[in-house]
Amino acid sequence: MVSFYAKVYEVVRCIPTGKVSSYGRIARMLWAPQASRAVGYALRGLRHRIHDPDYSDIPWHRVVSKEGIIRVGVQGEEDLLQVELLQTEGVEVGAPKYRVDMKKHLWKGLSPEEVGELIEQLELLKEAATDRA
DNA sequence: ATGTTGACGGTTG
DNA sequence: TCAACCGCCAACA
Repeated sequence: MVSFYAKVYEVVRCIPTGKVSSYGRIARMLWAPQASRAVGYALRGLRHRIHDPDYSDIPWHRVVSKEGIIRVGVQGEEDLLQVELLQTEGVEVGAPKYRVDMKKHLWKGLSPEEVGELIEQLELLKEAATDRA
């Protein structure tokens, strides 16, 4: 089985520049409507892997809360990296609550069929990898 | 097997 | 709008 995190990463890769999605929407696309929290957990480590070719192409910063609020200040100290990355892409972020206008930037998302194809490709890749081993 | 850990989300006051 | 509370879930030890 392909891990839940791997599926999350594939969907996030599909978010176009200038658009954002939410943890809950990603979870629903993956037929796990209650797993929004797990989606966030899957994404949290990516910011430290910008030099890892396997993960550096995942636009983790394009995922925010349902209301468009960006989480800054992990571990006490304020971290505005996500805000800066979004602004670079032309997404305006309101202060002081660091909020994105979801009316304007929300990504439509993938259809169930598209998600199905995505997962299928992942399964094939994994199969090929295990065969090689 | 079991408990812990949260980039969440819905509800309530 | 805001915050406190609570239920969920996948990964990891």
